[in-house]
Amino acid sequence: MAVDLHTAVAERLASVDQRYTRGRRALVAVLEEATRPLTIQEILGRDKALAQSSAYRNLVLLEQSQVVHRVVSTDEFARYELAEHLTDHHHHHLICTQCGQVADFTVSPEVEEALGRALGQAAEEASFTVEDHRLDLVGQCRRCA
Amino acid sequence: MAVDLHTAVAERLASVDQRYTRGRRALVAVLEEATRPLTIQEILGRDKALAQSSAYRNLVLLEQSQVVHRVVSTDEFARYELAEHLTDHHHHHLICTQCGQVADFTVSPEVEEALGRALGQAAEEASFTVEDHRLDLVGQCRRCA
DNA sequence: ATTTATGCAAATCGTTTGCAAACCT
DNA sequence: AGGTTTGCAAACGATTTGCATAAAT
Repeated sequence: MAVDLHTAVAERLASVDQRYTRGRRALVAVLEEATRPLTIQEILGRDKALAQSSAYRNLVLLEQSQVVHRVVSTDEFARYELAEHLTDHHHHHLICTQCGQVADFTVSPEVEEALGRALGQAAEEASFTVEDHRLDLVGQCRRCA
Repeated sequence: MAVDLHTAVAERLASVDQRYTRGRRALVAVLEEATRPLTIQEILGRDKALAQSSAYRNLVLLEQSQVVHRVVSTDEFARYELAEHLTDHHHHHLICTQCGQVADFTVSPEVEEALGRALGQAAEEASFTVEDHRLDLVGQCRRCA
């Protein structure tokens, strides 16, 4: 959590000449409450004032502005969460192949560091510019197992 | 490569009471030639005898039979590759956010091992049954950077 | 011979888009 | 006022499905 999430988001949007409108604020508020990445339908269900088309449009814009992060699961639904630099919570995902639900988990700083070194080297060898890494576990959640 | 890929696939399909038909053989042959995960359109383009609907149906079946593996990128296209137990080639993916293309890379056995331990522990804490892990780098490929 | 797979065309469904009205500055 | 955003409804497009025919065992 930044000192104030909405202030941080407003600043980021302003820096790319985008307004922080009511609808965008509402999306950020819903994601702030969530403890895991949410599908569009879940987001719409949590704030009935949100129009579907505007939600889609604004999530694209918020993703481009690096305010939110789109998480790809194994099902057909896109999921969104707040970008890590806004939550100070580096984490990974447990992705259930049965229900598609995504939960968060973390690994120790030592493993993260070793991983970062290994990935940096691999990327360099492939002339690949890394923006992010995905370390996800795919399997079955407690309820589906 | 197993001694013979097609024999291994046929055995696996037989074990789940599925036939190894011409169309399924053709899909496996296309993926055998590929050096990276292919989209359905790429697969269809490489063997003009493949019908789209049958390719979709058979890829679902081959995925359920663990013959192929579906790779999720950041774009809207599903990608497929042969399952690792058929190729003996454990690897990860470089996913380009610009063009969606997916390339393969590997990390050292030491890192893999450390990773495996850390992931196993995290999964246990969350009562999550791991089937697979995804360690992907997301960014820009050489051509798009 | 009977069950299963194929391929065409139509349907499905998450997502995107056109456009007129509402909003912001 | 001038440019943006919104929300409805229609369009889009990757994937799925119904059904009659062909293939496999």
